[in-house]
Amino acid sequence: MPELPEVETVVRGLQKLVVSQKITSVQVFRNNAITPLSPEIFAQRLTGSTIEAVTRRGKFLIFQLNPRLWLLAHLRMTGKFIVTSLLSTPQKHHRAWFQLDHTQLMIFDDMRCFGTLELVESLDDTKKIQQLGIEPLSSQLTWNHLKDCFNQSSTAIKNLLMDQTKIAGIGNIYASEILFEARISPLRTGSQLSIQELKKLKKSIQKILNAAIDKNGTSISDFRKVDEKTGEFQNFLKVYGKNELPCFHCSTPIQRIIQQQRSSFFCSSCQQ
DNA sequence: AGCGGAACCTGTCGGC
DNA sequence: TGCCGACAGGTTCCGC
Repeated sequence: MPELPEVETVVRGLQKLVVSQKITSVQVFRNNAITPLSPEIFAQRLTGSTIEAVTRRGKFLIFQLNPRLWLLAHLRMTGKFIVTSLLSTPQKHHRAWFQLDHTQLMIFDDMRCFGTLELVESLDDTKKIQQLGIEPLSSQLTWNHLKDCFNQSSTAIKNLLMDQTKIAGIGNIYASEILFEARISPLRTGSQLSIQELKKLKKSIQKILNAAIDKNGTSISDFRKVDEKTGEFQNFLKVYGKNELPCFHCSTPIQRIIQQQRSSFFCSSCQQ
C-alpha cells in the first residue's frame, strides 16, 4: 500500500486517537513482524508505556514513547493500523494488538506479512532512518537539491524518484503521477533533465503529494485509514493503472512499461 | 557505483 | 469449476 501520503494519513488519524494513551497490554499474533525481538520481550518493553507522539519520516511511522523508546513501523505493501473501540477476537491478518486505556484497541494488520515493527533506543543511531533522503514536503526540497541528486546519474528518473536515500516517501504510484504532472518521460535519465525540468519536477512533487494528502491517500486495493475507510485520491489519478485508456490531456493511450520490475504508466505524447 | 534479479508472503484476477 | 501464471502500493540482499 502506502507511500508518503498514505502514511501521513495514518499518522494524522493516529495522532487524534492514540496520543497520550497508555499501552496496557500487547499481544503478538505473528512473530516475523517484530524484528528482532521475541514477542514476549517486545510486549514486555511496550506495556506500561505512554504514546507521547506519532510522527512520520519517509514511509516510516514513528511512535515516541515514555519511558524513552521509539516504535518504528513500516507498512510495506499491505500493512494497516486500525483503531477501534470494539473488542473482538483477532482476525486473520491481525499481527499485533495494542490495548490502550479508555478501552481502545490499536491493531496492526498486514495481509502479506512484509510490514515491520521495531523498537529502537535512539533514532540517531538507527541506520534505516538516518540513511533516508530529504522530506519532499519540507523546505529541503529545492531544484538545486534535485540537481545535486540527479544530474550525474544515468539512471531513469522514475527510479531516481523512488530512491529513498535521495527523497524519502515517493513510491510507484506517485512517481508515475508526478512525472505526468511534470510532463517528463519516466525513461529520461537524471543527467538528461534541464534546469527548467528540475524546477517543474520540484513543483510537481509538492503538488501531487499535497493533493494526495488532502484526499486522504490512494486506496487501490488495500489501503485504509485508521477508521477503515478508504482514501479518495484513486479518483484523481491520471496515469497510474490507466493502461490503454486515453490520456487526460491528449487522448493518446496511456502506456504501461516495466522499470526496475515495477509498472510505470505514462503518456508518450505529453511526456517527453 | 549501480544494475538486474530474486526473495520475503498472501491474495486476486484473468485466461484457458 | 479448477488450475496456473501474472500481478500487487516496498525493501533488501546477492552477484555481476
